[in-house]
Amino acid sequence: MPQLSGAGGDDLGATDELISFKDEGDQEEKTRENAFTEGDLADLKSSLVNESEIGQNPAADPEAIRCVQDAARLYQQKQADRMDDGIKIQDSGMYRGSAYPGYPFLMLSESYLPNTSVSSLSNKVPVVQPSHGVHPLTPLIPYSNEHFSHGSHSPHAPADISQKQGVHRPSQSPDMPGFYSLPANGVGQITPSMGWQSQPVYPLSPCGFRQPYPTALSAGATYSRFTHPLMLSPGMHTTGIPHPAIVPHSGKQDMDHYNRTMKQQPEPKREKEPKKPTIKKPLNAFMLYMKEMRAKVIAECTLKESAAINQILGRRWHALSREEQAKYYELARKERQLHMQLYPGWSARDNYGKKKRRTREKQQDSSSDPGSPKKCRARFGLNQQTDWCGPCRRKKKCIRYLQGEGRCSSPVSSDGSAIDSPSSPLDTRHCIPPPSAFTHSQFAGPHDIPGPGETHPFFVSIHIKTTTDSSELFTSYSPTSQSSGAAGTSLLAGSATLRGT
DNA sequence: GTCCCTTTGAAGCGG
DNA sequence: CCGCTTCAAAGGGAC
Repeated sequence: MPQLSGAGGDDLGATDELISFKDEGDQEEKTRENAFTEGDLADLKSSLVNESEIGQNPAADPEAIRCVQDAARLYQQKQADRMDDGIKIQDSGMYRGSAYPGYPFLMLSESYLPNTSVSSLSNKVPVVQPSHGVHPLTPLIPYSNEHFSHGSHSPHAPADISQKQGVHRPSQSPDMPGFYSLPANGVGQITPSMGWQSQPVYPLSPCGFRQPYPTALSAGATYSRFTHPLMLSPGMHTTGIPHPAIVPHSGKQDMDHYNRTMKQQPEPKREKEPKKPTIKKPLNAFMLYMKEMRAKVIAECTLKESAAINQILGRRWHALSREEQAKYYELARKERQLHMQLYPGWSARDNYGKKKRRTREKQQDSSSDPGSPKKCRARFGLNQQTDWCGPCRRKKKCIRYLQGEGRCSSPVSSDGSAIDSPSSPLDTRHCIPPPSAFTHSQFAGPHDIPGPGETHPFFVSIHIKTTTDSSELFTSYSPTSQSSGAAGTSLLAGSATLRGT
């Protein structure tokens, strides 16, 4: 895994890695992959997109089309999941050729492309949390360690507001340009650069993208998340800048964790007892990306459900170039670094239990849950130590298996040989039984189709039946090499005979 | 009002 | 070290 350049020596960013399957040289595969995924736009967009809101011909708007296609994929996936296997859905026109063969990889908007107005780090990445009225160049600006950085003072003691506002502190961390404003000691002042306030952060989209984010802080602005309850009004720090990592106590959250770093601090005298804050986890790269792009996707796709939006964003995330992702990884690394400096005693464990996740309960309920790789390997009689079960390679649950039988049918052993492997890459014995209308969208997720360079130590054939006739398309991934237990991936076949009507 | 969904990445924990 | 869990954001939807 390549490490980000410039991150050397920064152990905080040691875990920042670019996704392997973003390797170069994949455009051809991507294009081929997309060749059979785009024709469904016309039929599905109406069910997913309020065209009136798009307000223009989507064919002339790559952004809108990409969004529609994203949404179409989601729609198809959900539809297919709901369909009974025996039901055949007519998909006339579903696979007609597209005028956008590059989707999604070749249909990146200017936002994703280099050398554009929003491609540079200074222009794009910083707009990660403007919706909360924080620095549009970085969410880190609101971070302030003033409450714990003054000599012998308790590290979280509130500071004198009057002494902090508007004070320019030229000292900056060499690692954090401008807006990070950390002194060399690493625990210095975070001084917001005020120049950003007038910067238009979110350019209007071609489809009438509304401007959901304020471009300047206003006196009456409210900040739902970035608040510092120890001082000032909710949402405001001693500097008057909202704090990104601290949120007021919601009442339902367990605040015991917070005492570890904040309890001993004298409460500022206020008429009303301030709610204890929650120090949030620093956002990771993807979260930063989502924060920036969510509004854009919402505007383009006219979707509102975050779950669907997040799916789109997840795919777009994987469609980003290595360089584009690197920007967010780098920003996330800085965010973690600053967060650690500001809250040295904080641990992610502090927030455990706040979200009452019922995952464990769910797992207990489904005692036969085959979702874990261990269980899935056991199911197929694989060696727990050496064998992979492809779909379970996913970090979390074996969602492929959970979604239905047959999707864990092509495991391979650690030596790269498929267990009960097909005789040829196009052998469909192990093809996942196609549902009635098995579409590419079902396997278009980041965990389904590997990008170039991503190693998939399992064989999987994707059988896409496009029509009732013999128009079928096979795409096969097969391990081609074996190194350190991970098989290489190559697109062995990708062809389609598509009905033109 | 609370929780779920859905995504990726980071971190913590247990074996 | 590996696998698993939880949380981070977001907001509509379900209950």
